[in-house]
Amino acid sequence: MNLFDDIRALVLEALKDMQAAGALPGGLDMGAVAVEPPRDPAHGDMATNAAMVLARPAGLKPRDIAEALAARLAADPRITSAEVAGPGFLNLRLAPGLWHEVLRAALVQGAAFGRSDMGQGRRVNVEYVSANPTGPLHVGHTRGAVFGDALASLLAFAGYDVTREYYINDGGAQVDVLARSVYLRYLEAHGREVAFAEGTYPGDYLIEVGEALRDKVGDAYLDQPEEVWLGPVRDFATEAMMALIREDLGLLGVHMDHFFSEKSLYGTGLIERAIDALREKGLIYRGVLEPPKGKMPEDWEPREQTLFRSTAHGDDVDRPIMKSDGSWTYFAPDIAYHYDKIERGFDLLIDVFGADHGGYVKRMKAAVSALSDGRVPVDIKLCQLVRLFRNGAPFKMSKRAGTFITLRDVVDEVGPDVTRFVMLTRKNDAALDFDFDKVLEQSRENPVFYVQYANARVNSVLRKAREAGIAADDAALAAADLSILTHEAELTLARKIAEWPRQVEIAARAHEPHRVAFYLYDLASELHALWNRGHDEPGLRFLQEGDPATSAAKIALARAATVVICAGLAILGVTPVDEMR
RNA sequence: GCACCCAUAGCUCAGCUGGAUAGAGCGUCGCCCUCCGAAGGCGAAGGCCUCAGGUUCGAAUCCUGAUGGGUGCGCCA
Repeated sequence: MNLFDDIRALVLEALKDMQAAGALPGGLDMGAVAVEPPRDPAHGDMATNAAMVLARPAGLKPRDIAEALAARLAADPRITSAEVAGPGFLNLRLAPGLWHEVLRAALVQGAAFGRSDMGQGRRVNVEYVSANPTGPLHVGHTRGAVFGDALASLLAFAGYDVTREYYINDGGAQVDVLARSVYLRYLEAHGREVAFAEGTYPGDYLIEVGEALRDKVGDAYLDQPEEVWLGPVRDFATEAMMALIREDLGLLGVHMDHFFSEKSLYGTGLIERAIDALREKGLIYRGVLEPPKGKMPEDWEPREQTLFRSTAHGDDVDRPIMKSDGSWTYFAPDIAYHYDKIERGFDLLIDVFGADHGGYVKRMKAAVSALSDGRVPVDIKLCQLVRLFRNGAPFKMSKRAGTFITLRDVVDEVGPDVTRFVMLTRKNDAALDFDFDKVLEQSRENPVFYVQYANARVNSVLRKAREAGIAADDAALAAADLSILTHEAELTLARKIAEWPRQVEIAARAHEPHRVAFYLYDLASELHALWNRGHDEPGLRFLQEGDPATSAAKIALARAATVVICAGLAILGVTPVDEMR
């Protein structure tokens, strides 16, 4: 249940009554009428801006509308007070019973509490990671992986039909480089001396791939020209790299629904078909691009190319889709890939890119806009850099110095849960500082710990309750008489819990999973605050010795908080811990 | 030169897509553990939301411009 929606419906009903009674003109757009928690809790439980947004179209004074609305709302048993404030806000106080209903709903619905039908089952494709299959995933990929995965979960929770997808860049020159590098390792596995020239991948992770290749084909490729082995070695190596990447993702708990191969677009007419679709719209032409001003490439010379008129869809310059030698640029298969997504019937596309792909956003949006005639929105989320720290001191990654940090390094050291949570404690378009020591600290400044600790504390209460003979399963707690929860400190926590369904929608609408992480921290804060007050005021402790009825109600409140914490952590892909060690 | 992102307390960052007196953690200062829930708690100080205009009942939020920082800019993906 979403209490804010319920109250908004109540407000809209009252407004409609006012229209029927002639107190408000008809035909008003109610879309801007919002019901929100007031910034200052002293103002009440909820506030609506209805009078202010309707004043102008209705040709009335905000305060007059607010007064009339207040009078009607105050008549409802759910509203205990309705006061006009400031420029025309209407502050509402709700009957305590409503908060109790929210707690009960959380206990009854469990992990489903807060689910929304906002997405209406619309199909959304979330493409993320999509790292080149040339090596293990590093920290930058890790952030994209966590972000995309949490966003996908968030949208699913908000009622979308979500597909998680990975685009394998296995069609370009970089996989030839990979193949040659693996070939060198293959020679090495046969005891040959090799040198890794400029433009090959010297990473150790290819040693075993070379050995595996030797085990598979024996000496068949020794002293053979490239034409013989390049194709098969490329396939073999790409497959090995994708296996490695899947394994890396698995360490983080990331599982894709679909891997889409760039290579599958070549030689199948799919690229040509996508380009033809653009050509039919008059968006493909031969032309010469201007050199970028102020940063002239040294070897620049004017050259006629096949171009996509992306400027017709908001880009700054038209983009080449074909190289001067007649082969496709990387952009062409990407267009075809997105065309494929459109044809698969998705209502919304989301691409998660690294910050270094920022310059790619406009042309991709232009392509999708052109191919779908503007019908399919595409949101491209850029994840900014991750800066690594140890003991507060930054350190640079360097392949040569052996300080290159992979996803596996991070997960091995701090675990998947901490990795995921920390990566989501910053919005995607801000740089993220990741300190290996701080993320493991057990203190209030570490949100991971703080949230987990809240859950652990409640679990400890539940254990003690059971020892004391109190039925503490969710069903029993939901059946408890919650009306004794009237203390302001308790209602404050209940209010925070009631915000969950609303926060889900806000985060899902903005495509911003970090909001969930911040909300969970706030929620944990409220729980800890109540717990701490119990230190000085025994009446606020969850367990009331010799009073099972009161205990059950208070435990129900605490448990409802962790129901939400667990639901939120599930969206972030973090496993709740029941006990701190 | 152009495009995109960022700019909020001393520091690190939130800020519900335009709402009321802008919040949190850290740091600082002041109180609180013989014991009953302290891997802490309570409270205080701390702000020209980078700057200048504009939009309107109302702007940290939207628009324009400026300044400072980051990223990228045809035949790499």
